[in-house]
Amino acid sequence: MQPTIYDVAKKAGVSIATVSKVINKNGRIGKETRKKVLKIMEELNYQPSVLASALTGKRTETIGVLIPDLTNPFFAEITASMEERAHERGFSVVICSTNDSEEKEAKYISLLLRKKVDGCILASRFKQVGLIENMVKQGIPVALTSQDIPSLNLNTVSVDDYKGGYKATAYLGSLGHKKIAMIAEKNVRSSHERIKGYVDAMIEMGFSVDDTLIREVEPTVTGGKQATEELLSLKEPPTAIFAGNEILAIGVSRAARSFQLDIPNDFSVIGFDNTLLATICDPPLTTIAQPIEQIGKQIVDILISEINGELGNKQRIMLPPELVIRKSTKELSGGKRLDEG
Amino acid sequence: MQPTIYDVAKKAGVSIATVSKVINKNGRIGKETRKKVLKIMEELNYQPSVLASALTGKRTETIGVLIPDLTNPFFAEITASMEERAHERGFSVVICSTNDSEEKEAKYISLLLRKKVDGCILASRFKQVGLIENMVKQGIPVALTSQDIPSLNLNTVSVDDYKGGYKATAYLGSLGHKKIAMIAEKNVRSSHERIKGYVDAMIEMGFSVDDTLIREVEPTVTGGKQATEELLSLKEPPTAIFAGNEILAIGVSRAARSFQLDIPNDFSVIGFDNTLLATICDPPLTTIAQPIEQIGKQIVDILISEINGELGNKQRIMLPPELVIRKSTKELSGGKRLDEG
DNA sequence: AAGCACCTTGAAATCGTTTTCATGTATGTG
DNA sequence: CACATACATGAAAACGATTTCAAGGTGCTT
Repeated sequence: MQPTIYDVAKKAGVSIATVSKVINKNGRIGKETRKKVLKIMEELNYQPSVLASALTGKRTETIGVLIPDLTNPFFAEITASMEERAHERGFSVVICSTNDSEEKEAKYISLLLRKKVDGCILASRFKQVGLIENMVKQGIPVALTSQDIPSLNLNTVSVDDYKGGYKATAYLGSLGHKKIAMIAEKNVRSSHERIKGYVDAMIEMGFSVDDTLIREVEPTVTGGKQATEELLSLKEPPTAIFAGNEILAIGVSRAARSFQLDIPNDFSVIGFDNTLLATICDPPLTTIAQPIEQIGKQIVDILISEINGELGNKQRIMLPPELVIRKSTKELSGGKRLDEG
Repeated sequence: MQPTIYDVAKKAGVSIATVSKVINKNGRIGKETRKKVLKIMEELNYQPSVLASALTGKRTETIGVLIPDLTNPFFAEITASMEERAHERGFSVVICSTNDSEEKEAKYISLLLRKKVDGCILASRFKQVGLIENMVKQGIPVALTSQDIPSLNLNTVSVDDYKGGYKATAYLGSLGHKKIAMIAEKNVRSSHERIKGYVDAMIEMGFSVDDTLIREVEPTVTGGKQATEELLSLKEPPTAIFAGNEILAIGVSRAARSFQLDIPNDFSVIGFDNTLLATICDPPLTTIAQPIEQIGKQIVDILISEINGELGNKQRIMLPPELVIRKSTKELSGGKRLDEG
């Protein structure tokens, strides 16, 4: 087995208290003693047990991260960013994929409490507000990302979804599109904000907001594809679609292709997130970029600040989304479609 | 703070030993007492501390997973599968992204030891064999996936890379391609196996194996693109490329497009892995599929068996790859290119 | 030489569990 | 009724650290 503090103490001929002080650089320890202890620790390749140390009231140096689904590139990328930052700051990350199941949310929260994580990051789509309140009551720091729960006073870092929705729609409008549809993810707060941005932009540009042009679906390629097929089958189909994320946008592309529509010449699509997918699909997606890496780093930093008790007030940070123009959007030309002037 | 076993014991009017026995269902406890203790635990919402429990010799119920890069869909998908299975079996997962840095490998291994994880899964590309030997010596179970280190006697689950390479190449051959190139990831064992499979298939089909047709590059889109551009600039360029993974394959597509070659009509590409990317890029990739989900589940199961001491001999499992035909490969037609008969 | 302050060190309590072993009580037997 | 036998329970040690506080040693002052 691994050596313990007792092994070090014995071999160095000192007490475990002394060794502990050397490890933690506190208390006053003579130069000679310190040197000797350090040497022995080196020799034995001694690694203090985080368990024992945490039991006495210190950190576990672990944070829990709850995300809906790691196979979604958006969450994979944000998780990667959080993981990197956490390790830079001396914390490890326990990943829990909830798959949007409320049962799992509850199970994982309880698991993380039993493991005494120092704090938790809840990424988008967390459903049970009561569970969060519970953690907060127990005094464990919680931070939210990509979702804001206004009723709770929590540290939050997210992108400005409203503005993103607005920007996407306004951009399509600026290209001459008037009949613009939106396909959004179902039952997600951030999605609602994006829709609001879409609606406001439409109104501001003087276009009619037609409920049949707003679809809320499961966030899958098929979901996006089916919704698009329905939209394209309308009497007056849209000339552009704003997809609430890139998985959906890919579904849109698929559907357009099956309708023999060329993107971007016959039809425009804009996505949201700017993950690997946007660059990889064909044509590369014009999209509203979230500063994914920055979100991940910042949420970790804030959580750790709170863990350290350095934070006075809760922070709610909203980062600006950015339009990234690629090849899936184009000016509306009178082309294949008939449009009212 | 959270209630401890002492709180439960006091409120139930019993000793902590009794409570402990109720929790762990061992020892003999009277029916009445058990019921009372359970009720109190419920009332206080008591959750035993994994820390304290682990300190006495029990599990931490945690396994460490080292992967190179979470933003790579292959690793994201395999991690998701491992995470899911681990949780099903009562273990949490600590993710460590090494980014192929030897320094990080060492740092994370030491970190995981300090945290007393019950076992470790090392995914592909782990470089420092010495570190692994060290863990094994310390008695902590280690399992490898997507890489086999023959010199070490370890539990391993991976795909048969040789066979995959062979299949990919043979399939291209069966389509009439003779000048087939391969672009592989640099410095990775599994990559070497795929190359061997490629070489053997070429020889078996009676084609010349030309070293200039085999490229080893960084596993990035750019890496794949540049290599392809070089290959396409040869006097006698290949008519098909076998890409060692899908990121590379996407690079190949990009390069082909920039050479005005239509895939699959003018040029065929086959990938390896069968991640989300293969279905999402354009055209959808013909690829050699790894049973990613199965690999993830199986490696976790094996590791847990070893943790439980249920495993007699180490297991080396090699799963068969499968050809998935999509739209990026096609029979060689005399078309745009000149080919020797 | 005694008194004092200042360092350095270690003994012991603590954290929240598990586990062993002894003790106490109820039951059954002759 | 005395005694063996189960069974239920709890006291205490152990796990590997941290932390407090008392004690011992050193050198300085007077």
